[in-house]
Amino acid sequence: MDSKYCSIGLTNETKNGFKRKKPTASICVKKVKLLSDSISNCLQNGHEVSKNIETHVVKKNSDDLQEARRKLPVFMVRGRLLEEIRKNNTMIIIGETGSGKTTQIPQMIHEQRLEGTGLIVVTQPRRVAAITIALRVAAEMNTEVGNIVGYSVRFEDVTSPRTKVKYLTDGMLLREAILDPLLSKYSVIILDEAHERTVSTDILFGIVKLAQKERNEKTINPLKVIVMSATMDVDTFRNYFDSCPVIYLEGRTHPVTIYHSKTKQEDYQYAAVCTIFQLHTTTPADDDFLVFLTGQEEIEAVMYNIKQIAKETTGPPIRVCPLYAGLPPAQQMQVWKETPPGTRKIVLATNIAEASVTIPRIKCVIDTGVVKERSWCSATGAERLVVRSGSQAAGWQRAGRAGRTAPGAAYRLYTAQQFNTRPLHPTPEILRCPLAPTILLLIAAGVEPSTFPLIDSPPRDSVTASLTLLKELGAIDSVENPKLTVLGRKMSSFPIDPKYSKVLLSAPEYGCLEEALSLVAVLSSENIFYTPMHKREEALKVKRKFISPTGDHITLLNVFKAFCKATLKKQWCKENYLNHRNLTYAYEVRQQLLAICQRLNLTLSSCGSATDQLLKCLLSGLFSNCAWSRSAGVAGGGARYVTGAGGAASLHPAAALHAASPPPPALLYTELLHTRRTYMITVSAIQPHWLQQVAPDYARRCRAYR
DNA sequence: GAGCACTGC
Repeated sequence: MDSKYCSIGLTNETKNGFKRKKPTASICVKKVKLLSDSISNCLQNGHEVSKNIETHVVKKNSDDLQEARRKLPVFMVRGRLLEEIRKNNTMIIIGETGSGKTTQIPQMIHEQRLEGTGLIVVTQPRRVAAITIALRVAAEMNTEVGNIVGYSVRFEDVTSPRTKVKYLTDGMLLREAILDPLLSKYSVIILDEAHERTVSTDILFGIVKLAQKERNEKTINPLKVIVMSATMDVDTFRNYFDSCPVIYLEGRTHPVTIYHSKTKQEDYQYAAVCTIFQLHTTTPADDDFLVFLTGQEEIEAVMYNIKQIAKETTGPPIRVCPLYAGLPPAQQMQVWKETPPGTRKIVLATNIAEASVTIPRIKCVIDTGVVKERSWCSATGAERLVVRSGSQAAGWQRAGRAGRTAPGAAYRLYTAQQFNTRPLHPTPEILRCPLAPTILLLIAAGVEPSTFPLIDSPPRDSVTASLTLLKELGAIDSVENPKLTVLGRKMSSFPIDPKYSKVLLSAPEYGCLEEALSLVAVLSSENIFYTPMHKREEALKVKRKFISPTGDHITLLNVFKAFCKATLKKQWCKENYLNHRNLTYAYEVRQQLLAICQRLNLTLSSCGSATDQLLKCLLSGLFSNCAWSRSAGVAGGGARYVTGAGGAASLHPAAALHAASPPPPALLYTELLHTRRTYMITVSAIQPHWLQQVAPDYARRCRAYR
């Protein structure tokens, strides 16, 4: 280990925090019961459950909790750790799973009152984590959540004037930074799970760095910054934070033995099925398997294969559980149900099982080594979904899922040599996503985008494309030296894509704010339709009653309106093949957006059945998402279109207008997705001359393509 | 006539 790093904790070979040493050696991953059983359940089941167990947790006898605390590795090095925190204003703490860093370090700081008159905040990339960790810490401190310990996530702020330790999502702290870029309420900011490199944490790194500097210069209360992470690219982080000290904490996990494929696998799905059955016949029936695959379709295919082969194979009975984010909650729950003794559980999961949820009792991980990744092309505005090789970090993370409860094994369906040539870390999200929302946020927080310190800077073209869009939306006054306009300031107060906040701010002009709020809420949420493979025909038949001849946007509005009117919503959703969770979420988003509109004194109005008004209003934000027909006379799905950026695109077969004949001359789409072809998703027909009326500047720029 | 990995405000 490099001598410039100090180390705290027990000594052994995993001290330096990297588990990438020997490809076939066992790695040290282990589980400390950070959370009581009820809380772990709620981690898995999501937020709804966490509310229900709150009382139970707070009342739990705190003796057990104190006992568990004292056993955590971080507790044993408490004195030295506090000394380092006292001495340094910025530091990096590398703590492996089970070190107790997230729950204990904020408490230790508070016990010593190192935060002074300010607050200690801890960011998390996921809301469920922010909530459950706050509950846990409140229980350990023998207080109710919302008192000394609180949390703040979207739609829910459980804090009070007495709160000194606050857990929140990184996105939430970022929104706070717009109103107060110096984050002056806080004296200690802990950025946890930094290795995940979400756009929000990457931006927060820069925000806290600038805040720290400015607070120093103005001699207002100093800011301590602690960056916490599991294994990560320490040198990159350390360079970024001006060579600050790095401290390593021991983790406590069970060893996981890694096996690599001896030869390259041509077909990882096939290899996965083979490996499953090889292990099935050679391992005890009570050992559960976790298989990492890329998506729903693949999971369904492998599940089918397993069931077919299982019929002709001897061996213990098998229960196969699919797990991906789009699966209805009730089916997701199957994963946590215990199987009868002598039955093997095989979980087929996407990346959701890599960090977001934890499945207990997994003994064997089968890692196909591939991930499905979304990326964005600034030139065409299209997003791409590609299956590609994962990083080494992802490989270790996946393997670690086998060592949560007991020693385990991980089978990699790629060679050790293939593993070693993979990138150490995944591409940070900020290099893969549209930048307009982030750039608007930065400008609103008073930051100069061109000099803002980022660990990884996106390509210049990408930044320029986003600045150009913001200029055309009217959010900033120039691309070269961007300053927020009055409209831009208003746009930045909405927690949504600036294209959509422009739609809401234009809505009073078109007399359709009621409808715009509903539509934007739905567009800002996940898919509201639930189409199970085996009942597709029926689902499509039921959908027909909502379909509008103008296209998908008004169809979505019709569904949302009907949902609001329905009395037994859950039942109604089931009957209509709709996703209750996502519709409820959209409903909550609408409430939040409405409150912001009221604060901005926007006139609430309805366009009734004059849906043209709503579509024109939508065009005021989505003008760059137009496409024009290039195939007069060709019927329906065969129609070819060309987008504003000049690329060819087709209507997605799931679009309401897919079969329209003749094909509409002009379209407005929500998303451009490149898979086998470039498809427009969520599409409505518009009048070609609307663009000239609604967004004349853009229309001029784009005329060449028409 | 195809299919959407995962978070978050």
